[in-house]
Amino acid sequence: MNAHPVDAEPLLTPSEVATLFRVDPKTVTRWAKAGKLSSIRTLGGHRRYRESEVRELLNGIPQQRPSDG
Amino acid sequence: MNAHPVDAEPLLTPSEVATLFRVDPKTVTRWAKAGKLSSIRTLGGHRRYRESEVRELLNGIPQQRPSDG
DNA sequence: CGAGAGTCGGGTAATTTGGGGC
DNA sequence: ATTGTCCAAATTACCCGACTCT
Repeated sequence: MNAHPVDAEPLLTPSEVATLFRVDPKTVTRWAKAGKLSSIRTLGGHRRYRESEVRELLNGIPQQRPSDG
Repeated sequence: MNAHPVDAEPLLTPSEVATLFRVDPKTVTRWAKAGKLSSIRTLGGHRRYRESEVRELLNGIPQQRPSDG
């Protein structure tokens, strides 16, 4: 039962981010610890990552245009 | 389980690509530097290659090969 | 509460990086 | 011009036990 129209940003789990980068979930944790990636923590201490943040990192630059010189 | 619909592209490690081409990982890195192969970098600086990209190169270019000569 | 999967944290081996020389 | 190999440093992957999440 979760239906609250609040500004909830799409979050990803360490495993999800790890799959996107083809690395281990542990490595993603290292990035968060290194401050290379923004991390949101659950009340239990687990980390969660912003999908938009990861997307930008994957592409290097989010604003990529096809007709860009 | 997590239910996060994220479309992740199959990525390969330098070692995997090197094995497919029967060359050294170092050589694969040279190809990436030469722009002959697209590369995605992890936050740590390591490179990841697209499986589809490598497959195309291995097959010559086409993505599918219904018949082999 | 009970059960399964995922994540955390620490430590060590393997892999990858970048440059130089043949 | 391209590939394989050497050196040192950095990053990543795997192992174990305990906790958290659904």
